[in-house]
Amino acid sequence: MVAAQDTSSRDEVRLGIVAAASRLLREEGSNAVTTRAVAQAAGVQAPTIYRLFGDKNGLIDAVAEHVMATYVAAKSTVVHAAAEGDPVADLRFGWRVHIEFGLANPELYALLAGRGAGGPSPATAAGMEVLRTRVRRLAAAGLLAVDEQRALMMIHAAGNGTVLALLATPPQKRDPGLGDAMFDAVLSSILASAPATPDPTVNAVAVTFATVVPDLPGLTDAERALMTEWLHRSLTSPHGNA
Amino acid sequence: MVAAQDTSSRDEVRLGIVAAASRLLREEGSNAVTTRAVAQAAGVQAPTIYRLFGDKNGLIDAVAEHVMATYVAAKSTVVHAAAEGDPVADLRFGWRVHIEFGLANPELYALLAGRGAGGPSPATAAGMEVLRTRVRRLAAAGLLAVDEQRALMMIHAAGNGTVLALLATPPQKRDPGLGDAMFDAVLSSILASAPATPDPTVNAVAVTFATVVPDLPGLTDAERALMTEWLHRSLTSPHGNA
DNA sequence: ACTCCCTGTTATCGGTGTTATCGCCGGAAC
DNA sequence: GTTCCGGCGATAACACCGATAACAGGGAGT
Repeated sequence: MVAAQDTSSRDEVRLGIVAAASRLLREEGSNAVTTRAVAQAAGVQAPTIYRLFGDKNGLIDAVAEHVMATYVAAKSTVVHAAAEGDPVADLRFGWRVHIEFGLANPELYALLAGRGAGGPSPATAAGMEVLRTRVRRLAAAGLLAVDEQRALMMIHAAGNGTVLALLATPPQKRDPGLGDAMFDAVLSSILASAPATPDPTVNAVAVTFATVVPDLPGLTDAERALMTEWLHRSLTSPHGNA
Repeated sequence: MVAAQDTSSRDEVRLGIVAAASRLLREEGSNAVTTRAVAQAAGVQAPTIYRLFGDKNGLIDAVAEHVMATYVAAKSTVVHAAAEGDPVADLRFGWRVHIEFGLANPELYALLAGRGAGGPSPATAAGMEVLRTRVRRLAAAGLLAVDEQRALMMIHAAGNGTVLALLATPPQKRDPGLGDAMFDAVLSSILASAPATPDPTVNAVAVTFATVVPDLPGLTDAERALMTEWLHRSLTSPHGNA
């Protein structure tokens, strides 16, 4: 057993491997993350990875934990004041951080979400755990209208699906309000007191009208296109209520 | 060029390969679906797969289309009466079929959902298309309170996330009501309480829309004014009736 | 000094997606 | 009828990949 330089050297090379792997994953895609490429990028031999992480799964688990930890650290230092707000605001904050993280690390998120079997990754389990505590606070405050477990699963499913849907869309065509819309949808079905959904008649009329714009007579194609664009912008505007 | 037996033989061996691959995928897991294993199971040589499908991605695309087609065929023959119900019931029916399909084909679903890049598979695109038509019917009936595109994405994200959340849970611990709860959550955020326009003709919708143009958010006054002017012109155009 | 245990290094195994190459056969064209 | 050619079956091969065995060296602990 080494005494003084042990942890230093071990953790140093370990962190180097994780950093190299995460950089490779972010810049070259998930297909480029191979044991040989990571070993070469980190300046170590291939079997070292197996000595330190046991498995390639262990490697990507370590990468996920590292990237996620640095991300939430950067986020929490900026806005750590939100730690002791009301439970609903905390939940919304966590939701937004989750979606931002997914959009900021597409390959890693796809890698974690695409795990068919073998259980969730440690990083995913950790995320679920912090979500569980937030939902528990909601339940303790008497704000939940449904089972705590169901609320947890609904938020998780909605968040995961939202990130995947956004990632599957080209960045220019993404709906910036989709995340908040999904959160409001789940929240209003979860919470006991409905947060006063705005009067939807104006939006409903606009949406219905959008479907008949192509059939409007007496307009040029350019006018119809412009009208459709304006309608879309108005309906997806963050102030989408009166 | 072969004339008579061409399509017969080609499609026969093609279907055999697809059937073998789908059986292998369902019974042995996605890791067992390898070109050599599929070729041996189908009684053909490995390069035949590349001659018929071009790529392994092409193979799994064909498998997805085949499995999905047989599934929806089996479902639609049993309950094809639901084809011409009200739009909301149709949407709910499609939602349930989607979730049932995902739970009935876990490996295939994980394979399709786990695609990070390269765009969605043809089968996924087809599913999105049928969902789009259903959402469009909702919008045309004046039942949507949000943008049609946003409604589409919300339903898609919620459905995908729900299936993935259920698949990640051991079958004994799954919440049987999660699917319906998620659907109700999204639906109540999507739907307008009552049809916005009782008369679905183009002119009626346009007239109703003209009354709410001043309340549209996210637009400039000039855009609102131009829209009002175009509406007036369209409604007074000689072709203004259908 | 001796013995471990860890590390670095090389070589290797089994497997995967993919492609090249070589006969071969059967319809097409003259 | 003969020749040609395009696709097909089959084998082998290529370039990787994850994972591991085997062995040399060197510092730590006794």
